[in-house]
Amino acid sequence: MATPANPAGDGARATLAQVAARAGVSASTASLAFSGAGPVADETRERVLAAARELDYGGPDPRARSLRTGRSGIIAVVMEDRIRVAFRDPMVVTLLDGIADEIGTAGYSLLLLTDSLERAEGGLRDAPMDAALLLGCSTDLDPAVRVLSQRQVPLIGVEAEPRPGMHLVDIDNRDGMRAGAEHLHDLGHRRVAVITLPMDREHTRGPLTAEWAESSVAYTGLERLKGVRDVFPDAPAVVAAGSLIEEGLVAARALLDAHSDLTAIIGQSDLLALGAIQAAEERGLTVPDDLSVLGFDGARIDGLSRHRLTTVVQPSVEKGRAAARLALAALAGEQVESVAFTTELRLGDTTAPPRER
Amino acid sequence: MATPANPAGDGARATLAQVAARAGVSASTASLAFSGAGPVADETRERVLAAARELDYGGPDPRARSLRTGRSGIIAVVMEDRIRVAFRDPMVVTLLDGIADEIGTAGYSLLLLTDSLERAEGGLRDAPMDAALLLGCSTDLDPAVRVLSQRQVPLIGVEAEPRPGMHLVDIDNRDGMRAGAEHLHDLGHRRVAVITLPMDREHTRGPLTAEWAESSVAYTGLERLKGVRDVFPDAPAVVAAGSLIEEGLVAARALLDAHSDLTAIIGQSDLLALGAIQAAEERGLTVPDDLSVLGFDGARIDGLSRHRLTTVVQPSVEKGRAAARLALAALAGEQVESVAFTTELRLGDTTAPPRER
DNA sequence: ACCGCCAATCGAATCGATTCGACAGGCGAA
DNA sequence: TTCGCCTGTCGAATCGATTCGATTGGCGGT
Repeated sequence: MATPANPAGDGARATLAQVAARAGVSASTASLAFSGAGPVADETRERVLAAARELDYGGPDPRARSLRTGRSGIIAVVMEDRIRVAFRDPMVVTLLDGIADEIGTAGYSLLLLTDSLERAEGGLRDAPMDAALLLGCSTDLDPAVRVLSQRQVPLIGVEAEPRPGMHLVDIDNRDGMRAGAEHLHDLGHRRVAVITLPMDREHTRGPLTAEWAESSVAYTGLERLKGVRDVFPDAPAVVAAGSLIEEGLVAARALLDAHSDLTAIIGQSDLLALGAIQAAEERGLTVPDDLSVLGFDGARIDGLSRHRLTTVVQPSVEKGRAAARLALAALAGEQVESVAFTTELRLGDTTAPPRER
Repeated sequence: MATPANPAGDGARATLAQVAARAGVSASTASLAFSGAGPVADETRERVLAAARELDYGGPDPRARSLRTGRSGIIAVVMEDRIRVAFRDPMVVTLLDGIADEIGTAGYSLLLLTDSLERAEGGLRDAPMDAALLLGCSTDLDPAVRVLSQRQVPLIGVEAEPRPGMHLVDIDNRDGMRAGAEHLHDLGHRRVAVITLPMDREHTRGPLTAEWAESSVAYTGLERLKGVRDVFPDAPAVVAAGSLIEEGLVAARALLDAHSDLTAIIGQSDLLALGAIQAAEERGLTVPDDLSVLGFDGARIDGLSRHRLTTVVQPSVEKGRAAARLALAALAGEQVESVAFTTELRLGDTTAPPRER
């Protein structure tokens, strides 16, 4: 038992052929015994499994199997940020959870990739995968799309700008944000500002310029911005460098400095909104009496604030599941249709009528 | 350009052989032209690349390549929890970040696996991987270890109990925790309780029993517990169901109920400690005057608390990097030695001498 | 008694690359 | 001039499985 009898000496893993030989059957039969496809006599199967045990054979080599079958059992998730950054966003985490859950039960595993193509090797270009999910939450995925579609990998975009050959999972960013803005408008707010998600690949901070507002790289951020501007056409906006509390804080400070008469701030994500609340409190402003704050996402964030944020809730786990299901459907050769979810405004205690001045 | 000339009709991806044929060279030469290994005349390479472009060939198939070379370019990370749970722990995220960074620059990608072996297919058993990192933060990894070592995959354990054939990256959990406990002792504390990490696979909550304290599945939690008990041999302990703020809150409530004379609570992670702070505040206790709280990890947690937690800091990103480097070294056939990091006590404002009673 | 069918097994082709050894030709050194 | 070496290219073997079609033997139906 200590040293399994290995014809090739030890160190080398046994092959199916060796197992078959030892069991006195052909490789084809041994393969059937392992995979369960095709009829095999119980007694034969037992003999094969016994031989495998004796040789310490752990089952067919995934590499060979995947060459032959054309399937690797891997679904890739392509993100733009490095892990440390991306995973601080609860939306990304819940999305991934939904994805992992769904593909896991289907027998697939999850490969985590970033879309940097600079590296000569590794990554997008030559990782094995059966399908790819692109999390295009903010910036440019075009190069990744090009490489992967050349490799004929089915592509699912999550909140990404529509592209030929890519199926989509989306939410009604614009409508949802508009509903939120209307809520503020109904309360009487007129001087409202926005903190947006990053607008370019470099994640540059700063006031939103017309150039950015016309660019097309930041799909989600732009859609949500449109939603606000549908109600408040002139709302000033500051671009954050990421969906993070600190970024919301920095951006909100800038907004409060530049526009002393603001009565409400809209964060394009809950984390940004929480940063805005911090900025307000920092200056002695009470939320919601002195400043209303609205978020987007509906993230459940650990006792992070004494407030219940008023926010536009999106079904993030479901989004992940749906994306995974689209990928699985594409792999099964089924007709794939894009999916769109709807958001819902959840009232908390961070919005109220503006204080009379 | 729209429809690349594909001899096999479209839909089917071109193969290296087809590209070679079109370029008028042999498959071997075409391979060399792509991989850069071996001498190829510039003019020939150009011809090959041109042919590839014409056929819309995106480079060698990873599956075939990995069968031939025996390398898949994938390093797996095996966690015990589902993503949503695991990724709420900042330590896991930073660890992963370190890992991803290091293996990424080496041209490898990261496969995320959970250690559930229940599923018949997919996952540990047949995902392709060149090495595996086991995050054994708390519970039982034995079955996973068995499967993977049978597959001859180099194994690196991060804070896992030593096992034959597995290299380790560890920190001085016991010493570090002892240093923290000594700090409390020096301040004058005598009645100290602990909130521990999960102690079994099922993540059962409840007071720590002798049975648990002798079990061997929860390596990290037990080591840290020993560190405390080196100083406070009788310190009562409650087991949390996860490294989460809510869990710390629940556990601390139980501790405060059961031991009204406590002057300090030690959380085995920062999140647990933060939960303890919340529990204290909930009862009108002031931290650190009425209750000192000590954490472990040194997580940077977004403005989550008004306190700067006194905690035992571990180099979590470095731990990830080190684990990744061990894996890469093992793949390079180098001699691999286990690595141990040391922790450092960082004083914040959550510990103080106990209030006189 | 014969035919057809099904279960069980096997042989051989195949998936798409990499790589080793061989070979041809050109060049410099002795 | 000749020998050896280096460069560029090719053919063939190989990685380890899966799978298709063929083969064999046993069995029930008529």
